[in-house]
Amino acid sequence: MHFLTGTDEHGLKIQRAAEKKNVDPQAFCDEISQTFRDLSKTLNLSNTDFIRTTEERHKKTVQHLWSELEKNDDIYLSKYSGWYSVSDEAFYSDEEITEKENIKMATASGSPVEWIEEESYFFRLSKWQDELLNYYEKNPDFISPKSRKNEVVSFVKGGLKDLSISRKAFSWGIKVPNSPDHVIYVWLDALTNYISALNYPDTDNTLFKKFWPASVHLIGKDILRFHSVYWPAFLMAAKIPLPKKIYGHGWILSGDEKMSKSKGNILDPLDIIEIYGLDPLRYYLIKEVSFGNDGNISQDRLEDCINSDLANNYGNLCQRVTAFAEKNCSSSVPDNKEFNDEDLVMLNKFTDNLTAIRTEIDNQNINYYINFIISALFEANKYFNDQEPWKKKDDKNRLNTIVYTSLEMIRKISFMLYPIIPSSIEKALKIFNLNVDAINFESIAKHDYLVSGKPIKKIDILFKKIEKKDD
RNA sequence: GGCGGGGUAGCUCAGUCGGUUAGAGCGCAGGACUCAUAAGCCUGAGGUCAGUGGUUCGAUUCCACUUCCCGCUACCA
Repeated sequence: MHFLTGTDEHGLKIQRAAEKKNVDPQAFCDEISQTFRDLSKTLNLSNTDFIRTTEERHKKTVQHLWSELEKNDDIYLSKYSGWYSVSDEAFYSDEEITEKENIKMATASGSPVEWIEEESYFFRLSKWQDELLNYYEKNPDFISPKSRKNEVVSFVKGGLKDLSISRKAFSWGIKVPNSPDHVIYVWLDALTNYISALNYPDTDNTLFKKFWPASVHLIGKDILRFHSVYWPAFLMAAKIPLPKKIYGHGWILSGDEKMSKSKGNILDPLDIIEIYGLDPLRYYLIKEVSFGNDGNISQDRLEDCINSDLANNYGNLCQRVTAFAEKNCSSSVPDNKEFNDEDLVMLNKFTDNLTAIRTEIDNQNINYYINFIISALFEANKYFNDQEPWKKKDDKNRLNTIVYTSLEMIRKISFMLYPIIPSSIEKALKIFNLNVDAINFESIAKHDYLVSGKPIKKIDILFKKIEKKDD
């Protein structure tokens, strides 16, 4: 797996912001980019690389890509005039402009625009219209989720104009090869990060060979068009294979009300993490947000999630089984010799669904994944309840099997939860004296992963319950 | 204005290629138990599946219209 993220550091917006603070743009970007790299640590992301568009490796790739497009006659020099919004990084036509109190602004975004008239290179986007439509049709999952595909298709069907891909009005960006007074357009620059991180144009290197075409570009829905229209067109023009899928995810909203600390509907992830911890937040987002749609976050629902799912269902299951094993199985993994049908129903749930789980996760159906885990948790708790091992003290074999089965359930569930709540699972695995390196997906199909006789450790409470305020 | 998505239990959402009593989680009420973070388990209350009309033996599911929300897009100007 190669999980790439990074920062786009291009453009007039940044140049001006840096000037305003009276710092060098590069220094300014260093600082901003660092906050994102810090954030990726704070959120415990597992990205394998972090690319910045100001890095040399990136610049070289972008300039090479430009040359390829030029070589294939997809770039021509012309002149552009129009209203430009710095903050939107977009041009607008006369019709898209409103004037208010002598200030001209884009009707759609309300951001101020300025008249720009300059020489510009253009990309022959119009030329790729049919091929794009054709590609969408042949690859129905290319634009996901499906609900967003139509709007892209209808946009392309509406007709594509050639795209201005260079600017002369500012200097903070990657220079056009052999035309250093031009700076390369932001989206041609930024999107290229996907292949610059894989060392394109060196297509024979291991990274590129192994990870291109990428299996998915996971992006916010607001930049879907750039990823599903412009980027594929650039790639087609440069004769580079297209990524397999563009997935536009939704946004996290804070209920109907605006964020306000006094109202208690805080939205800043850092605040939430400080109050509740990182893993509960990660869990909440995965569970409560219907992936692909916008989702709401509320403190109340987050607290419910922590208490019900994490503390009561998962945390308490770990506690009750390990505490029982400590008292009745001399703190070690008991023998598992005699599974009966009830035990096997539990354990086979994972075996039987391994393929389905993989398929769904490959389709970004995260909600299926989490729902599977939750139902397994319910069943595991019910199983332990119904089997009443505390009444089986005169039937040691049966008691042992119940405990073994329950431990295996905890183990399987924990393995599956690892991508969602990694640091909590790291703690949970101490029950079995395992570390996260032991986690492998295939083993959730096994029934005898835990070795009889190995020690079982009772662990600290994984998730403390939140005392809810009455209202 | 056009295109697309959506309006299902108090809340967040599944689902129905048309078919007997519409599902889950949370929340709420009651019960039995006690290994456990007063957790877990069982039972229950709660829905005219946005509205109207149509097709059909039968529609929440198909069609039309209406209404509300969201996204994209266009225009009036």
